[in-house]
This record gives sequence, C-alpha cells and structure tokens, in this order.
Amino acid sequence: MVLTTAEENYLKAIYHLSDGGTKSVSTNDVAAEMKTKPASVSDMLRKLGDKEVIEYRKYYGVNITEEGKKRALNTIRKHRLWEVFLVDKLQFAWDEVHEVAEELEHIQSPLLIQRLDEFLNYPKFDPHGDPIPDEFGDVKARPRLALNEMEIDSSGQIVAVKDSSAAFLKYLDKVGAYIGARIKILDKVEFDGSMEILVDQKKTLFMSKDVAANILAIQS
Amino acid sequence: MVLTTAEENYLKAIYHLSDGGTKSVSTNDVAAEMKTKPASVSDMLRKLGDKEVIEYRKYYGVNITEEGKKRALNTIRKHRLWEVFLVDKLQFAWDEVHEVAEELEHIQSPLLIQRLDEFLNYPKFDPHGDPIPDEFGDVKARPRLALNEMEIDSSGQIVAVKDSSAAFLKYLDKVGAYIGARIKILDKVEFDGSMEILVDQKKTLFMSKDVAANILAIQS
DNA sequence: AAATATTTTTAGCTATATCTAAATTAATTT
DNA sequence: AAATTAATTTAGATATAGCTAAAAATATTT
Repeated sequence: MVLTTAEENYLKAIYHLSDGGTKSVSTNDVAAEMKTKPASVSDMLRKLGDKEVIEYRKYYGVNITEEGKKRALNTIRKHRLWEVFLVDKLQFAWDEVHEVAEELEHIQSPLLIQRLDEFLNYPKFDPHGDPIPDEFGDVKARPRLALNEMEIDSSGQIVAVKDSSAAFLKYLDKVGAYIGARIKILDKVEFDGSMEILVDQKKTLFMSKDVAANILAIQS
Repeated sequence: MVLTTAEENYLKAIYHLSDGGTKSVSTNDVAAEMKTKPASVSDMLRKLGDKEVIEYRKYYGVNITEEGKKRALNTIRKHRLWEVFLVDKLQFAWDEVHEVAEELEHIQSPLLIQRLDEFLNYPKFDPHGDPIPDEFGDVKARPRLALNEMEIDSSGQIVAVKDSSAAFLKYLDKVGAYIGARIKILDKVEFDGSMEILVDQKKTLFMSKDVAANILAIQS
C-alpha cells in the first residue's frame, strides 16, 4: 500500500503526538500540529484508517498500528539522514535544514537511502542529536545530561533546555549557548557549582549551576 | 509565479520537444512525451499559457517564452546536478539515476542547489555527457566525436550511437561498449581504419571503422 | 470545393487534499 | 438528568491533474 506525501506527513505527526505510538491522539491535536482544520483531519484519518496504518474510531481519536509505526519511522529515518547530509556535506546551518529535509524525506527510492546512509558513514544521530532509526525501525537512545552533570574536559552538544521560558531562551541566545552549539566543560567551581564552558571551540562562557542545570547536552 | 511539479514536468518536455525553444510543439507530441492523453495536455497548456511560460494559440501548438525557457533550464540544471551527485557520490550506475533525479529536481531550495553545485565542484556535464546549465541558464556545448575521429591515446566516454538498430545495440552490449563506458583509443590501423580501444581501463576491444563511426563519444 | 481524416478542444467525470458551515456526538456543568 | 459547551464529523465547496467520449477546428484527399 502506497502512501501519498500528505498521508506520510499526517502519519509522522501522529507518531510524534502519540509519543511513538504509546498513547492515542485527538483530531484537534493533529489539526493543530498539521496547521489544518479538524474537518480536513477527519477526512484524512478515515483514509489512514482504510490503509490500516492507524486504528480509527470516530469521535475517539486514533492509535497508530504496528505497520503505521514502521512507516512513520522510515520517514523519520529519511528526514534525519537528509539533515545529516545537509549539515555535514553541504554546510547548512542547523536551523536551515528542517524545511528542505521535509521535502527530501518523500523521495521514493530505498536504494538512495541505503547509499546515502553508507555515504554518511551510518550516522546514529541527526544534527539535533535526535536518533536515526535503522532500516528495521530500531532507534538508539542517547542519554541527555544537564551541563552541571558533565565532567571537566568532556565535550558534547547542546540539544535541549529544561526551562523554555522566553527569558531563559533570550539569555541563551545572548550568550551564544544556542541549541546545537558544541561545548566543552573547561572548569567547575566546587564552591557554588558554577561552570566555565567553551562554546564552538572559540568562546568561553561562565554560568551559574542553576543555568547549567537547565541546559541539556548529548556527550560525544 | 510558482509552478507545480506537473507544470514543471510539462514545461521541461516542451523545452526538449521544441529543441530549446526554437520550434513550436503540438498537443499530440506533448501527450506522447508525457504519456498522457491529448485532452489532459489541452488543459495543461491553458494553465501554462495563463502563467506566461508558453505562448498558446488554440489548435496551433505552443511556443515556449523566455521566462519558460529560464524555468525549464533551471529544472534541467537541478536534474543534472542530482545525477552527478548520484553517480559521483553515491555510486549509482548510469542507468539508475534518471527516475530518482526526476523526483529530486522538484525540491524547492535555491540554497540547496547552490551548495550542491559547490559540493560537486561545479560540474559542467552530467554523467550522460549532457551539459549542465549554469544559474543564469547558460550552457556549455561539448562536441561529440565519432570514435574513428579520435586521436590515438585520447580518452573519453561513450555518450550516444548514430545507428540505434537492435542489431547494433546488441553487438555493443555484447562487447561491453555500453553508453557511458570510459574509453581510450589505443591504436588505429592505417590500412582499413579499424581500431583498438580500451574500455573501462580493463578490456581491450577491436572494431571496424564502420562500427567506430557509429559510436559517439565526448572527449575528456 | 466538398468529403474525409486527423488533430485538438470541450464537457463532464474521478480522485486527492483542502476549506467553511452545519450537524452530530461526547463531555462538562448546573 | 437536563442544559450547555466542546470536539468531531458530514455535507458541499474549490483547486489540481488526470480520464473518456463527443464536438469542433484544421489539414488532406479526391
């Protein structure tokens, strides 16, 4: 059964909203995520239900099926491999890749993806630190640490924040500790837990333990 | 004015059928090329006429406009750059690239194409020897020579045949002188014009002047 | 120049993916 | 338990891109 581009996008959204298929998802939530109207979603859910990639009970939301999960993971795999390509090979910036990858992920060619994976040397994580499912849909989780839990001299990349208030994000932006920044722990002060951190191999940053505890990184 | 994928494909077909915009093209010819029905073509020509990429006079065929030519050349540029990528970087074979490139050419991102061009080191020709238009639509023509016109010790790649009869193609297939083969002229016999040719750096081939005259190559 | 053949267009239909507005069902208050 | 609110679905549009069958225009014969 072949899915259209629109169907693939809906399925991916449902997969994400359902936390990888662990909970059911409402029509309104899908509409919000896809930036369409609930009426359009109802139509699409009927189609996806007919194709047996979701289980659809009218008025009671949807659950993704095993087949649907497999399809969604394959789309995610393609998306993330293309993101690696764009950043590693074409020098795209971190925040420039998403839209293009959104188009590239729908190219239909298993050989292309196999060869791309090989060309990129079988990456396990995309530039955002998100895991790339393998061809069977298996994903390697990678633990995220708060900066204050990292050892002196260890390196990594900022992938998320615990506190996503405007004030905190603004502060991070100002000091250059953006999502995606490569970091190295230079020093930790015993007394108050404050830290000295090297950002992108060029800029040294001082931050309180409080701030460090709210920044999540992957270790490399 | 944005063109849909279908519109881009029609425009490209019209560009090719019109020999780069030098002659007008009939509805039936477009239908044959696109493998659709003339009725569908009439609809599409009206749309393309409205978008001013072709000049459309009912019952009298179409001519491509300057704007249309620019658009078609850009699509061709993208197609051929992706073909280079697939062959040079992902080890696709020569005859495996067309369908995938047909999808990739519709990805909308000028930055992507600019970076891809750079990554591929600004290639001027695709793996079939066809020229890649630059960002302004300018193309470098490259002369094609019959093998018997090539000098001893010169190298190149087979790009076309003059005689495309089944018998001739079957013969070429059998001896390994396929379209795309890299060749080197090892010797030419003065007496009868027959030639000795190295194919893909490993196989030596003897052929009559008659055969050589029917194989076209690009010199490298 | 009329008849015939060919080409092209139009009319009306199908399918996908969207929308708005109205109707229906489920959930929450009172 | 009835009334109200919220969520969801259905009905009826629109736009794209295709189709068949019929009509119309052009081209070719006789």
